[in-house]
Amino acid sequence: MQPQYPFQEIEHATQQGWATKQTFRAVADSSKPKYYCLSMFPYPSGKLHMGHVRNYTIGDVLTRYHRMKGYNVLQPMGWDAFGLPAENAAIQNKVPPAKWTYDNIAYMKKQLQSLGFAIDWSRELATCQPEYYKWNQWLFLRMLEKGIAYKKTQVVNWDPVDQTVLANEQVIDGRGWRTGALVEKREIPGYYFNITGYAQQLLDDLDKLPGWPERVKTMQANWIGKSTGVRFAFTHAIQDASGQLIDDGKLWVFTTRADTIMGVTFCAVAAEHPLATLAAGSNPALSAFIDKCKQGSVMEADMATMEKEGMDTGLTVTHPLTGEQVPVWVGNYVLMTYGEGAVMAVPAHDERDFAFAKKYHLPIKQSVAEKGEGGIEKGYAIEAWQEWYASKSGYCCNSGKYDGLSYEAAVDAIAADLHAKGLGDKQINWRLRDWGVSRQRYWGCPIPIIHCDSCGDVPVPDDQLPVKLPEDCVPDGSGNPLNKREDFLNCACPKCGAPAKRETDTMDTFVDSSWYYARYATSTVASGFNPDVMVDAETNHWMPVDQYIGGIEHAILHLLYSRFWWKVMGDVGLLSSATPRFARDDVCREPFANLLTQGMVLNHIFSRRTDKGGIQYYAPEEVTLVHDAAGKLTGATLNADGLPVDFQGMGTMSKSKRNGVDPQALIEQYGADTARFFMMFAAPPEQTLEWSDAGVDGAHRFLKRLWSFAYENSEAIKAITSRGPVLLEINNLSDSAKAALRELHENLKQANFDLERHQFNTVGAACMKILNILQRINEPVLKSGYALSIDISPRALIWANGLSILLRILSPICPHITQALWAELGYGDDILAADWPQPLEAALVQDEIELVIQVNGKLRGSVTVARTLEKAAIEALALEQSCVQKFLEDGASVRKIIVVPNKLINVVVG
RNA sequence: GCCGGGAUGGCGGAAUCGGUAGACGCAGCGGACUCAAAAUCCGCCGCCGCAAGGUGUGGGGGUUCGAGUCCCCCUCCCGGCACCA
Repeated sequence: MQPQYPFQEIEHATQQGWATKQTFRAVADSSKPKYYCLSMFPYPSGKLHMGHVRNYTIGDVLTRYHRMKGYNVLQPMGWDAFGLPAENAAIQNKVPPAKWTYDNIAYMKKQLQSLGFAIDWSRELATCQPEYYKWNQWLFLRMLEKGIAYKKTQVVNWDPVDQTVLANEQVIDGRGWRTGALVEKREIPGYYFNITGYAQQLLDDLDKLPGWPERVKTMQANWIGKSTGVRFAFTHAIQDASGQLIDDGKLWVFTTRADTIMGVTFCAVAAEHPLATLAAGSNPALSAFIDKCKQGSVMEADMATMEKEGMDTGLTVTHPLTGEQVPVWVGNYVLMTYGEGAVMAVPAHDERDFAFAKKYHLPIKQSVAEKGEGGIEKGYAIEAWQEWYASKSGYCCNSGKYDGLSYEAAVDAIAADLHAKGLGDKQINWRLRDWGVSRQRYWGCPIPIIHCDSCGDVPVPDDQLPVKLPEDCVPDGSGNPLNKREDFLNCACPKCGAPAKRETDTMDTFVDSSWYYARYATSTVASGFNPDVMVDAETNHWMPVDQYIGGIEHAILHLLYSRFWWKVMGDVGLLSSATPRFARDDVCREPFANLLTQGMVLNHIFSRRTDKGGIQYYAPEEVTLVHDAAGKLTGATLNADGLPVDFQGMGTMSKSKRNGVDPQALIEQYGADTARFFMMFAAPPEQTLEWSDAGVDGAHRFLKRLWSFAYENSEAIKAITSRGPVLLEINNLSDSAKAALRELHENLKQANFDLERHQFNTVGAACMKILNILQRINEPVLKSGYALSIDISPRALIWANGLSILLRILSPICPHITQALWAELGYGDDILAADWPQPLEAALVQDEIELVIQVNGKLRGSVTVARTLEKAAIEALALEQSCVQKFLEDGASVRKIIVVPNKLINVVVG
């Protein structure tokens, strides 16, 4: 054994040992409870960053902990390999996305392996492999057959200069990131998944997930957003150029506030609405306004924060209940693709409509009143918006026959009247929209459709799957290179055999990540996963995932899409045919039983605007920070030119913002165990973490201290471990030794509690405390007059016991050093095979307890009493204390004494 | 803007059910060892104060014998907002 902590040597040797013995190969074993632990797979961006280290260490700690507790564990890993950054890299470096991606995977895999994760690498997958995405295509076709997938128009960001569709990320202040051109909203056809058809299930099943954080379930429920409202029509006789009634003379709208219908003073329609198009034909100003509305991004955050603008069409429609003529406006905040593309406006009771009406001097008509203090009706003034104007707790006013009705009663009555006229009905509305999956990009899974002039859109037959993506294209920013690939494009129509063209859109990468967890669990053959089916009986053994771990940023989209996809897999019969368990009604059809949402690892973001209006990001190590007088960070200068850069605040580590911190230097300088310990010790897993390497030294120092302690006492400890189990005779221990042993086991108890609640930072603290205790133990540890019958150091008995606990509870976090010491000190060959330690109840018993004394809730002293002392005696004892008597001198009397058992006494005087 | 979360010493954080605020570390300061440095070890360390004591968990209010913890209002920060993944 070496005196210095040889981390490189032991980490290499330990990892070698695991690889040779295939220690982490997951083999289904029904004799044990199974534990499928899954961390969200990474996008292969190039290098790992600290967020990955955090995520995967959390997963590894849980995997190893459960393995030692006797579970049959599976921890796989793979690559979310399709996506935009590969295309961006291609534009920049002229490297094909496939090569870039596979190179990154190779490098990042090495990094992951050097961290010593207990991963079954035989189940590795990458979503860009045809063997994987074949099943995306296969299920897409099943969804098409069942009507779950369908085609309609979508709105995209269009760069008029590059003639290409932009991702939201590529739109900066309404302009294209490369060209600086004003982005336009453009309508193009695309495929959708009918996730709204599953909205009720997705909402209901949240209740079947007790192992999910409440906040994630709340976010999902709000996102799904079930509301009951009324869909109704304003009537009109407006005709298009050919004399046809537009939309059969009905302007449909949806509202959750039908009770305010008598307060409608105008309607607003989207720029693309037929009524807007018609009015623009004879109104150049309106036509120009509509063109302006079509500029800007399609992001909801932009829509919500932009200035609300509108213009009168000059058209009017008829209010279905009052018969009044209501003007129709075009509003830049109304989107054609959401709802009906038109809304009723009630400025008196909707904040957005109120602001709009004030701006354009439209009438504001109060139709709901509310009573305030003393039952007096609150006054309505149009000067300024008041919070209560939008309240649903009032009653109708200025609404004719509906006056006095509550929200619910008014909605019911109004819906009934609209129904009677054939102009409307109650309708359940979801905030959730159908999932648009078409992407006009190259580096993704091809959508398996063939376009034939005579047969239309024809699905690719199953036996022609997968539709393989050519891997040698190099995107240049001017659209999808597949459109220029004749060998990909040209094919025969599967129906009529005539020459036809392949669909060149690829799937949203959220499709890839919606089922990878199931593929990992599928049985493997020598060449990889079962090539004949999407999932099979082995999936039945491992699913659902027992613990899913990933960033909180995935709380809504990825998790919702995965839940949806898993339900669809069930509904197309995949799970019930392959896996009888899922055919049962009592099985919760949810893919992730327990969810741990890891907090983001943040770092500084620095950027500069480019001359074309784009953004260039700079890594934190490329800049020098500038602080104001108070020490607050205000900006930075670029080291290369000394000129200022913008400080954009703290944000998630990402390749695109260039603020990721590569763990490589840390691993090389301190070792994997230090990196892992440091990340776990820094904060509890769910908490956001601002990156700082302050404290790495402390983590490393602890491991060095552990190693030296073991080295210095190895002979004494081996003398004990070589004898097999030796009983600790607690009654023979000296008081100080007994106290040390008690502290030891209290820390073990706390560590077990903390592991169960996933608070790994305090598990690390417990390990440090245990080492501190062991180092503090001094002779004598036996009561005077007692001796051990065997020839060993009595002190070493406690060391051996304490160290065996410390090594085991530390091993999930630091698996290398603990394995090395476990074997070296003679505890056993493999720490993973050791039993998980449990505290010794006898060691925890405490005869005397310190009680805190408070006077009026303030700490004034303490007394030490026998654990069994009666409450009355405790009260009497407390009153005797000088720290209490002091407060009774001026004739004040004791009003109350509160005794909290084993904790404190509060004497209330006055 | 909307939805969700967060704020505790110079820093990361602890405090499990409303009961001793600051565990365990980092940084800092003092000391030992050393020719010296590193490493290591020992001690101190919220703020004000010589002390007694006072004060203190983003800010303001409330409930309670007692509030970091519960309630109301506000500020700032982070995540998401459907084509970043």
